[in-house]
Amino acid sequence: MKIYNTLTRTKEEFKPLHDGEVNMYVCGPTVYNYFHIGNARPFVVFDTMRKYLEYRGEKVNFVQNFTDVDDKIINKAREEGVEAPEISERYIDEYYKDAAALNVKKATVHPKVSETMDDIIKFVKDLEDKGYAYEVDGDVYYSTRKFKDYGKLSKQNIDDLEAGARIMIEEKKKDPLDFALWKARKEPDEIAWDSPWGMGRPGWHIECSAMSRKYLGDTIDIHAGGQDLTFPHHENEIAQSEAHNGKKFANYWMHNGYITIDNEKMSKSKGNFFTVRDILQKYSGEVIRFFLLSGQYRSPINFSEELMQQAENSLGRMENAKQNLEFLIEKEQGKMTAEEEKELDSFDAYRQQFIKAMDDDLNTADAISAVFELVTAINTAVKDGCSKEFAEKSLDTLTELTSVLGLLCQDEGAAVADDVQALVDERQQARKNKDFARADEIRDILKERGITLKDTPQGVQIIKE
RNA sequence: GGCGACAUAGCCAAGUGGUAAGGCAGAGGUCUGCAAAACCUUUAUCCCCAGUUCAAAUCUGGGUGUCGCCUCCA
Repeated sequence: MKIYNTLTRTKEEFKPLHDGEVNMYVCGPTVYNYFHIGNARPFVVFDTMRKYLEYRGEKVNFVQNFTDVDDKIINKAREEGVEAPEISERYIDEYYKDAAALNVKKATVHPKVSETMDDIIKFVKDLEDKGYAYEVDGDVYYSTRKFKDYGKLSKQNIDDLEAGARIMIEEKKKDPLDFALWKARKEPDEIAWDSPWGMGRPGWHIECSAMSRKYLGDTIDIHAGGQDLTFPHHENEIAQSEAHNGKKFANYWMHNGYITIDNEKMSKSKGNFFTVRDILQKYSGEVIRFFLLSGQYRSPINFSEELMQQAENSLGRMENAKQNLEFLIEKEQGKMTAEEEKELDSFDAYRQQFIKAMDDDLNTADAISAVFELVTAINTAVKDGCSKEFAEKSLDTLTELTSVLGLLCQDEGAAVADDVQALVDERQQARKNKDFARADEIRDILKERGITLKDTPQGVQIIKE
């Protein structure tokens, strides 16, 4: 598989450090609110990366942190008059709910800053001892200029950065580009931990360096996140970790593009964001997921009502195919004919097309088109009925691919209610008697309850929304 | 000022040298009591200019436009 590596700005053949095992770290959310569709993109994209690697037989150690110590959390807690941990715990719970709706699997480990404090403090202390950090009044800063490779990820050099820097004068820092590793407590009510520099809390960048190292070691295979984290967050992580560990931090850096609104970046600071929680009022998590995977992950994608509608309709085509197969499995009998076996073999071409697309830097847009071609092939093959076995095998092939994308995973399941079945039976009788007015009336009644009836050669197909 | 991304049909979106995938929407048709779903048919010369080449959406140069990072942000 090839991965576009931000470090080299090229697609590179992906080779994990250890055969058959991939260590992957993805920057997680700061938990002070529901996450928005822009936050959702890396969750979904890198979850898909993980699923694909697992599909290829890799064991994936997937770490995604929760930043549960942060100014925004402290501010929100003050607003609500509660303790900071109450806020972070609440939104961690909410994260899991929305992530589940999006079919995002839980990480191997979801470390929290508050639970990694000893490691973080040790990390900062080590950097200070090595001469990469200095303390001023209980704050600890990283000496950016001490790290000779600073800028290698974002391809910036320190002097250019400084020349264009719109920085606030922070007199404590020796250099404007130095950044905080540890922040002294400012207000007595602020959440804080004891440290060699007094009561305080960690800076943002150090968390990821410490948590990544704790769970995945000095050098990891893939470090991922949104494009806006490239600088300064990831650049600073490299500076911290490589100075500290004396080894390369991550071999591959993956960055997803933004979600835009009217072609402008969606962000919490601009206020032009939509939370996943809100979007779920109108669209299913799978529709949102489909939308997020409908373009290559590095390209920006625009979010709009129209595009969500398109995503819903598109995914509907896949869902119909699945439902039709399930219906055929229920109604049809028997083993595959020789022709069907041949047909089934031909589906492998779509599987290969899918793999080829995913191998090319996770080209989910292209992979989805392979799935659609498979859908058309299946629909055509079963158009006039088929054996039960063929329907089963076809469904297996379809879900093999869609489950890698995290689509068509949610089963509505639930049995048909008795009263619904009674109406369906009544309608069938009405149709026999050519009482089409009553038949259509019943179909409308059920439609209002979210139940669609399709009359097929195999009988009535009952579909719930 | 430094660094970077993008520009393909009404909409979304693949495609890095050999003559434009896929989806949505639209139109026509088949099937159906009518629907639904499905199937078939149908809709583009790829922002502009110049160049390289037998051959370019794909490479080079120059424009134009849009967006992003350099400040918390996925």
